[in-house]
Amino acid sequence: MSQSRFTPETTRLDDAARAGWLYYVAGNTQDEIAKKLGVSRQSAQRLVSLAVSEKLVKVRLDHPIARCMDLSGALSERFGLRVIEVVPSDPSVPELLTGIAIAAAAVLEKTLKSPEEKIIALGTGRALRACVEQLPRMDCPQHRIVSRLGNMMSDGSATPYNAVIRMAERVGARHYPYPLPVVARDEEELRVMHGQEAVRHTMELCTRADLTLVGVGQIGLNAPLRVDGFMTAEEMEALMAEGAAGEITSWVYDADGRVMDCAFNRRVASAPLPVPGSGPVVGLAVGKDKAGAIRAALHGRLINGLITDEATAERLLKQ
Amino acid sequence: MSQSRFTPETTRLDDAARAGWLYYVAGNTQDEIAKKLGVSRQSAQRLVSLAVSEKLVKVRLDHPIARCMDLSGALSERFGLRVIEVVPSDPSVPELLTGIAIAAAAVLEKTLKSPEEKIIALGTGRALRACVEQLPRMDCPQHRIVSRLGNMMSDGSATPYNAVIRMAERVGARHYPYPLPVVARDEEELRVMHGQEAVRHTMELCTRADLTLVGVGQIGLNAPLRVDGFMTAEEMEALMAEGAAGEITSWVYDADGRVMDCAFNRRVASAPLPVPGSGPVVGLAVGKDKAGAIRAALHGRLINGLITDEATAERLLKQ
DNA sequence: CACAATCGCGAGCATTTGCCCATAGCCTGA
DNA sequence: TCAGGCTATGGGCAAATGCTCGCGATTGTG
Repeated sequence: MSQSRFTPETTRLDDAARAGWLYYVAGNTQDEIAKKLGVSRQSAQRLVSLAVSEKLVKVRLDHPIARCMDLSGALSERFGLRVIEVVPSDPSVPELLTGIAIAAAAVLEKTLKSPEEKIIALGTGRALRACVEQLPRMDCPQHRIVSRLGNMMSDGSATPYNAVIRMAERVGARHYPYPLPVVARDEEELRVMHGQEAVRHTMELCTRADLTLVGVGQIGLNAPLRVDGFMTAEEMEALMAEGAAGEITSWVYDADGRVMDCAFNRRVASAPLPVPGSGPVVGLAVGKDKAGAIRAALHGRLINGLITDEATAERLLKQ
Repeated sequence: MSQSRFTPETTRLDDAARAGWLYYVAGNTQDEIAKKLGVSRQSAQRLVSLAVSEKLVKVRLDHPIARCMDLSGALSERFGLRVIEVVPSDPSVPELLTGIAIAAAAVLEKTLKSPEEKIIALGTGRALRACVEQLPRMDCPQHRIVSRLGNMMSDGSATPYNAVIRMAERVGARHYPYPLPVVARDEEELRVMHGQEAVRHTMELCTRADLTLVGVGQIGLNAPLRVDGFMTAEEMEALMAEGAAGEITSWVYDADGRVMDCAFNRRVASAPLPVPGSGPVVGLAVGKDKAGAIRAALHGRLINGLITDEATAERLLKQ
């Protein structure tokens, strides 16, 4: 049964998949798996945990937990949402992304299963990245996946949260990265960038997206924009003073969900936020700090769909 | 949306789902779950295992295991299949249905996700039943699910392997059970049965199915037909002597996959086997005993798709 | 109202699992 | 060819898990 294949990597993941299968699907103990694959118990354990850490095993929970359904209903009614998912929270790890990542992957999967061509536009960020990791491998050459913003720092280095490339390679779709930094150095540079044919085309695709999935960033000293180095602490403080409430694909908006007219936004290179009326625009966010940003975005109808967790949903509804 | 609250069953499953989520998705230990849900460690353990046994947690393995892919390719080429899935085997539990059930559920799900109306025709049997249990809850009122055969014994009692009703309630589709026994008492009774308007309509739906999923039964003393009491040991032996090789929705066929002209078949009430050219007809079967039956069915093109496991696939290819 | 059957609960214990560590094989580069 | 480092392996152990048993509560029944 245990065959030695040639490329060590493939064989190893193959064995990991097999071990994971025997463990999770067939319900063997690791001892039994070890015997069946002809390795030691410890190796079997390593294979199983490799299968988990490589995300070969995907766990999905199939029960409408009443509390989550109630919260979904309330949010949907209050903000008129086209897509809404509320997943359980783990009170001790309030920022856990796995849950919303799985839910978001399910939303993506639904669109990907369509036989007709669909355009899917993505933002960036940890949540988006986690979501893409939850997608199964598929073969969907009919779709196009397009990034709404660049993933470069202004010095040309890449941020690690690039979702588009990873997603495209997982599902086998054509993809359109956004070949620009996140923010331009100044308005002049931005004009030049936006003049490029490729950029225009990518932006145009974004406006036609059948599904848009974006992270929602808060404003503050722990904000992604600040932590990932797109903004200095001083700029951030200035924005806070001007009443900034949140940020989507780097576009900073106020508590009413209006994109602000500020120095920073004038340098943002991302595609303009989509107008309501086209495909669903789904925000992906959990966390205490993000409630204000999410509420503002919903309020201003910058997003018309939301994937979040119980704790955040409760916070959104409270006032 | 939230159905009858405060029924202990709902609450209990709800808690089980939550516990399962905290365990499998959030990665808590059962001790932590116990604290968070305010129950004892043992209760938490029970909730988690309830979530598993009630099939609330679905595990999916997302890696193309090389050996399975090789076998799929070989089978597909040899028999010209429209659908083929080979899942790993557990050598010590060769008849384990979970694996093919998951794979078959994925095939069904793909069809169910279509926004256009689809007709799905099902057989019966343990494998079909296990498959349906693996389906997630969905809301697909656009589809129709139709049974290709009755699930009644001739005395009117029901067999427990009814897949259609269960599936329809899980996915919220219209369904058409087959309101007849599996076999009629005699040809005259059969004529009367088939004269009924409802039966005609159901059979007509079967011929238009976009996807047909059936179990493949072997012939022999352990055959489903025999074990489930549709045939006496003597009838079975007579069929074996006449060269019967297998059975699909109770239609008995020979080693070349030709439906036999025999006394038993003249009493079978099931919808006639679909002709090639319409939607895929997928057989679902594992087990040493079934290899002959599967090979004959593939050979005679009674089915043009197959979901099986490694061990069975190997046996099918070994001349 | 009393009794019996059933169910859920927690204690205790055997099994299983995860992880650290020492070791042995293997590759790299001089 | 050999030293040095790196990775995979299996032993051992502590933590986590699953299971059985006896108890008490709850429900159904005569």
